[in-house]
This record gives sequence, C-alpha cells and structure tokens, in this order.
Amino acid sequence: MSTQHTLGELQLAIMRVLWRLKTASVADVHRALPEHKSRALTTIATMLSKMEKKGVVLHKTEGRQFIYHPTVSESEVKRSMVAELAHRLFEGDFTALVTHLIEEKEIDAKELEQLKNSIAKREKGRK
Amino acid sequence: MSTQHTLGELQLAIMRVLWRLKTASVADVHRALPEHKSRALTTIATMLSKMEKKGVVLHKTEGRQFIYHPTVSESEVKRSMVAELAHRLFEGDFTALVTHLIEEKEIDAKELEQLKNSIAKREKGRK
DNA sequence: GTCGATCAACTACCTAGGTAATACGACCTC
DNA sequence: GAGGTCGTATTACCTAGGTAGTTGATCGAC
Repeated sequence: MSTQHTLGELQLAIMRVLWRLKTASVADVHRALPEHKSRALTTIATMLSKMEKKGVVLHKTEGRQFIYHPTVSESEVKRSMVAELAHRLFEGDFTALVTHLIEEKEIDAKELEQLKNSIAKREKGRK
Repeated sequence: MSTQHTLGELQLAIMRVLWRLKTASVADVHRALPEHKSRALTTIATMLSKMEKKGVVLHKTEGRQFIYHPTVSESEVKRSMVAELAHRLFEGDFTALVTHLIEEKEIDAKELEQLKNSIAKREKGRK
C-alpha cells in the first residue's frame, strides 16, 4: 500500500517535467511546462514546496536557488492513482476495472487486438 | 464529454445507496450506509444538498422530508471517473491504461484468462 | 397547549489543490 | 553604496469534499 501518491493536475505536470529533467530549479520547471499549463512562477514555487511537504519531491540548495528532484517514480504514481480509482470504484478489483473498459466500449476492436498480443506476451513471460 | 461527474468517497457511498434504493430520505441514506462510513445525520444532509447543487441528485418534498433520487447512473459515473483518470495519466488513451494494468502486474494469470474470454465475447458481439 | 422528536437550514471548520501578489533578503553592477 | 534584479518566504484567496453543531420550524402525543 505505502503512502498515497495521488497528485493533482498541476502537480502531475510538474512531476512530468521533473521526471524528464531529473533535476530542476523552479525557473526550469516553469520554463519547461507545456503552454497550456503555464502558471505564474510563484505558483510553481508554492506548489513545489507543498509537494515537498507531501514528500514527492526534495530539494537541495545550490547558490541561492532550490534544485528539486522527484522522490517517486512515474510508475509508482500511476500505480497508486490507478489503485486508488480501482479501490473507489471497483472495491480494489483491477480486473473489474479492465472489464469496465472493455464493456463500456472505451476500447475498440483494433485496440482489443493489440491487447490480446500484450496479454499473450505477458503470459509467455510468466510461465 | 458532458459534465464531469467526479465524486468523492462519501458521495460515492451515498450514490450507491441511492442507486440501490432508487429513492430515499436523508434518514434512509444514513441508515443504509455501510458501518465503516457512518457519519452524523447532518453530514449526510449537508452532503446531499451539495450533491444536488452539483446536479447528481434531485429531491422532491414529501410531507416534511426530502426524498432524494439519483440523476446519474452508476455506469455514467464510473465512465466519467475512469475517463478522468485516463485523461490525467494517459492522455486519454484507455488502451494505455489497460496496458499499464497488465504490465504493472496488477492482473494475474487467472485473471488474464478471464479477460481473454471477455475480449473474445466482445469481439463476437461486435462483428 | 406544551413538550419532545424530527427535519432541513445555517453556520463554521478542516484539508488539499490551485493561484498569485507582495515582501524581503541576497547579490550584482555602476 | 544605491538601485535593480533574482529567488524564496509569507500571506491570502478560491473551490470542493468532508464533518458536524446549532437553530428554528413543524408535527404528533399527552
């Protein structure tokens, strides 16, 4: 289970920058954010310190500026957020989540084909 | 797209009661909530009126009490919450979400078997 | 007719995510 | 050393979910 790493929209955008750059100052993050989620520099700074309190990033001081780096990986975050949803909606049953995706027509025929391949590959790696 | 029906933990618990009972007073909902999410009656009442403002339930007056009923179905809510997550984590790519589930070992061998059946069934119904 | 139970309404907090202006200290340049 | 710039800290709001006490109206019972 570990700690819940559920992140908001902006927090995720910031994490994506950090995952990509490995290490970045507030200004770096601000600069690297995609157009559509550009925010005031102070907003990024505030968010980063909130995220540090939350434990998903850490910083070291370099000269006058803070250099942040992620303390959780992208897949950890994805896993915990997907798990959170599965928990809320399907009593933690991941299979039920997949079934939902399949049955609620979110997944079309071509995609199903690819999925079967994924599954086949996975089974081979397993047994 | 329609409106986002993202619900919190308690809101979902309340909706589950409403989906089951079709129609219920505040007291009914309070009584029907599972042990572990029992709350003060006033909490349920407050939540229900917030949910009505949000548009996921409606009420009619019967005598002195409010009778609530859901305005969105369980599958609508599931769909929009799953879509929300897929959007946040996988740029809206549902297949990527399923792939994540398969690759991050959330789904085990027996489940994979069942899934293949689901998929097969779905393909039959399709073409 | 008064009393207690029943309800909804109102009010008030708390947390987390988000948003940003303002303040302040350090540092660089002339 | 005065002024401007860079960069963090402080402060302040907003929204949504959650939690519940207090209040006030109403209604049934005695």
